[in-house]
Amino acid sequence: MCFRVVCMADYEDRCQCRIIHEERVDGARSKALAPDEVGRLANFFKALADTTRLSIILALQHGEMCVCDLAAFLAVSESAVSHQLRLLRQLQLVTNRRQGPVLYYRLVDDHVSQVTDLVLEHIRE
Amino acid sequence: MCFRVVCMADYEDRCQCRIIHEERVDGARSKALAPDEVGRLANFFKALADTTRLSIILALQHGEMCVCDLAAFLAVSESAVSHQLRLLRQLQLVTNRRQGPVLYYRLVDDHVSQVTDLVLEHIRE
DNA sequence: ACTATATATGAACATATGCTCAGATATTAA
DNA sequence: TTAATATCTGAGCATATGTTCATATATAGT
Repeated sequence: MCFRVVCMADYEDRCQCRIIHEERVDGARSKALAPDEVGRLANFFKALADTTRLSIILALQHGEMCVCDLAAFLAVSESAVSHQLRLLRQLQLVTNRRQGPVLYYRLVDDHVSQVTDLVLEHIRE
Repeated sequence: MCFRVVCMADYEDRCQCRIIHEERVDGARSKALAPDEVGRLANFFKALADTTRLSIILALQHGEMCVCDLAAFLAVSESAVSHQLRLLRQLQLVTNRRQGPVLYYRLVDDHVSQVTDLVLEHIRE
């Protein structure tokens, strides 16, 4: 039932890995997303994988908030919030508007909320 | 415009944090999910936040696969795959069926796929 | 200009995470 | 029962990650 095959040279010539169902592996490869896309997908999930950042996202779903309000809400330092907001900004998930010295952060669009809602349904069932 | 308030005693009496918009902070608190739910949400996202685990999930969307096929597909060791599969099992995202010595892994349901599809749309737009 | 407020940022540090390696377990065949 | 296959698991290790602390920047008021 099982047999050994050497990996295709164009894959990884250092690995002599076992493959039981070559056709499944080939099928998975042919249907696989581009590595670049997998990376961007993972980065999106990384943004939500930390309770501080996730709580920021969830809080902003109810309206914009400034850094120190978020810090108070989350009970963490403003510096920590600021660092995480930068990450979320770089990922284009949040943006801000300045009013005097205060920066009000908000979600860029409702895509993230759609995702959190969907997962929340899954969690709760 | 700005004023200082001391945090509510029941929140964190050690922190004398600044709050600009007390009503927004209170609003966020009243609408906030239970910490337990936030944690479970974050754990779900953590599962997809690593390219190895994400690739496993994406591969299994096209049908069940065994450990060594996944390892060949991902070009990582079988041990690494096995460790990650355990995590995904604990999170109830994947399950397996044994056929002789071979364990075939599959997704428990299509919730994860709905999520990855949704995020993929977001990524691609 | 000087001060205070609001936020940002870099470095350091402690913890979390993912992989490797060695060895354990489970199943099958001889 | 012995050997081989397929997978699992714990410990160790290197890297990634999140927070803190000190400091820098930006804006507003005096």
